[in-house]
Amino acid sequence: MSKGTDFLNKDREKFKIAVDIFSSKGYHSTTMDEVAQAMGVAKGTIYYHFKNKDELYLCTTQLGISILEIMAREAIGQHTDSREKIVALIESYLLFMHDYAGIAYIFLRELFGDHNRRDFFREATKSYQKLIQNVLEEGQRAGAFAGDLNAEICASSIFGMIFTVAIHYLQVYGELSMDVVKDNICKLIFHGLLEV
Amino acid sequence: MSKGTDFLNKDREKFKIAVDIFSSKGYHSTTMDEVAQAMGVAKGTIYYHFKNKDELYLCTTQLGISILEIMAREAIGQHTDSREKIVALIESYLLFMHDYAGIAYIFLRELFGDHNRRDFFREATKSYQKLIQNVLEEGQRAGAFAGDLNAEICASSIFGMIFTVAIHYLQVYGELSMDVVKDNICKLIFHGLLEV
Amino acid sequence: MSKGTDFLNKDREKFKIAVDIFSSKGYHSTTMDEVAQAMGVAKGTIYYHFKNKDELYLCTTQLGISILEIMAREAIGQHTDSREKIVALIESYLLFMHDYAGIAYIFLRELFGDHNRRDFFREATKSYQKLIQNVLEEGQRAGAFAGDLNAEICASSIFGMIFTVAIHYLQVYGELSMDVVKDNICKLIFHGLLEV
Amino acid sequence: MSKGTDFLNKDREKFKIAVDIFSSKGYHSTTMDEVAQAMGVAKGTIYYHFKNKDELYLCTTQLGISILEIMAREAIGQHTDSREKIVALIESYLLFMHDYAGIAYIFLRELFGDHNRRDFFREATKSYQKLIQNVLEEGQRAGAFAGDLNAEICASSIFGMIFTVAIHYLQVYGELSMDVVKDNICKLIFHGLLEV
DNA sequence: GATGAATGAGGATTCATTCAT
DNA sequence: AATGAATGAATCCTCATTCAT
Repeated sequence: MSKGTDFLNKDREKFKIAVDIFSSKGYHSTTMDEVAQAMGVAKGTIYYHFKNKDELYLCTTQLGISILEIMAREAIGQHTDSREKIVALIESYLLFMHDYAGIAYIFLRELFGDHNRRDFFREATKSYQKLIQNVLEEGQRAGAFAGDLNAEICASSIFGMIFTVAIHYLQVYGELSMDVVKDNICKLIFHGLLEV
Repeated sequence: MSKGTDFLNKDREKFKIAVDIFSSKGYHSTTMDEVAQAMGVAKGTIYYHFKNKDELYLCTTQLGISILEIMAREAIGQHTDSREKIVALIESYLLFMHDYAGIAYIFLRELFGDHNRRDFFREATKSYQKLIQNVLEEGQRAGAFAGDLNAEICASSIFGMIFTVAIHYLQVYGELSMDVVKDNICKLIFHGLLEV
Repeated sequence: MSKGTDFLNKDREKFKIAVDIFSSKGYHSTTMDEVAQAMGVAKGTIYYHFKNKDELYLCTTQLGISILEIMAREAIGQHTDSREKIVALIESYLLFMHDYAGIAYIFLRELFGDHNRRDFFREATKSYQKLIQNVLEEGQRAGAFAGDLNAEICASSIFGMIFTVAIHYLQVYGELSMDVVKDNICKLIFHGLLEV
Repeated sequence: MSKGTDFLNKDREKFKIAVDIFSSKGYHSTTMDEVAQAMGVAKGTIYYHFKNKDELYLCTTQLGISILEIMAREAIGQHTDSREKIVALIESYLLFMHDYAGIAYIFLRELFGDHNRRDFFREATKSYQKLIQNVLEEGQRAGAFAGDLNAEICASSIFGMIFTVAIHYLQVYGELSMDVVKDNICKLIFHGLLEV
């Protein structure tokens, strides 16, 4: 944990401020002056804690992502059944989107972003998709999920599906009616589109 | 169609160059000097055709998006069966991702981007999701798809699913093995995860 | 008479357009594009008639100034009495300000302007001040005007006085009520401030 | 008082440099690079203190104008007799022209300048003309000055007269022989042209 | 630890001018 | 005679970063 992460961890208010600004204005359009002013400190103070703008951005995002990771692991940990684990994962992702929409925006933006920071965010994504993938493979071995599905592709599909729906809802309706969204995603994921 | 769109339409080579640079370096890290040099024209020439950097970016993206729209509509138009339409849509999206990965990157990046251009891209997204949604509702009325599914949520899910998987593949394997991806997505979408 | 002056002389509409734009926006803030568009010709056409922007500006102003010169000489020519000549001069200046306010603005602006074109306008001014000065000296020799006044200083004073008042009126009241202004200026010039 | 005015006030040397450059080259032909170099600071430093070139220009001029205002008020304050006040005003204006010719040039140039800054300078002018006007009206009430003169027109006349003569002298003779100029202007203003 | 004035490299934009048609 | 697309030098302005206090 770097000096900067420490700074943000101790003062969660400043963390939220950083997330807010970066998520609403984007990395480049956010100036260090703005961040400093919003945090109520001098610009020099930020440079005392962070090597440069990039480190501030990365530390901020990293802290946000670690929250998502913890939420997801806790959700899975409370269940033994593969299907229930998937439901819990979906719930935790939606909850995260609800509580930390700013981080989620930053995260997705960078995932599809330019070369500069893509690798960093790709690694983070991989570990979540791997989390889903593990549950899927576990379920396939247990005979719960169709064995002929490619777990990697499905994990990626589910990941993209959830984030996209959640953001669609946030953008269109302003807020996330989680139950409706969750129910529909579960139905689609478990049973597919086709009428039986 | 603005003066700038005209310029890019007549010279598709320049359009591709703009897409390439913007998608690989991002809006802010791309300089007008670079674009001009890559296009083989003077900087002033770009400013003769586009009001500013933003207009160049938007015109470029708009042209790319219109290509996706045409591909999707053509794909749907060749089928009458709802299920086949969905397959065709998936195929056309994957094909687009393959041929115009740059545009796809820009598109997704901005969809989750900051306030400045989000509205513009949100509008574009809505029209595609609507395209999927229409097919879904048609299928539901015809009894092909489960009637209790919320078509809007499912359309958004499918949209996110396809793009995410496609980009995941492009990033992990460098290229898109479309058949494998398509088969798996179709299975997931039509039958769900559960073993019957 | 240069090629450009010819062009403006033949088409007085274009002359007025040039004066309007230059006077309201100033030399630097006026672009050749604007001039061309306002004149209803292509930019190249202007460069066909004028060597460059400076020549266009100078030709335009020169034409305007020659009008003032003609007006002043005609005014003086109609009188033999020195005092009446002064009145006629004042009238003609005010009339010019009224009819060609744009040119007047340009003229004064450049008179106090930067080095670039000052010499050109200073020469023009000198010739008018000289016109006044001649009338003053003539009047002094005839015993009409106080002999101990420095004619050069007085000529300059009268020149500045008239222009300033006229512009003051144009700016404050939107238009020039010439009679009131003329009467007061005449009184002041002929009798001074002091109550007799 | 803005941040920028403060900066110029504390360092009068830099103020003079700004005045010098702007007055000799004009607003548009003066580059920020030149100003920065002449002041011996980096370009960024100027932008740290002034929002943009326009603010630098306006702050510079404003400071200059406030000097003129102070000089004029002090001059008037030392006298009770209306006629002596007028003489003192003329003296103070000529002194200002002598010491701050650069500001005077800028001032007059903008007074007759384009739309952009005219309002700003017009306001400043109004207050000086008002100063003169007040003295004139006071004198008229006291019976010292002719009661049938329009004080507003006369104030404007006197204002324009002084500036024009002063500049005429500066331009023609390179320097201002104040006594000669003052004497002549006083004679003209108080007694008029006519031989009694 | 904290500050904020100063820096200067970097990049967007403007616009007078040219020239092939 | 007239055109207008193309040019690129010139300039304004931004902002991450430094450092003396």
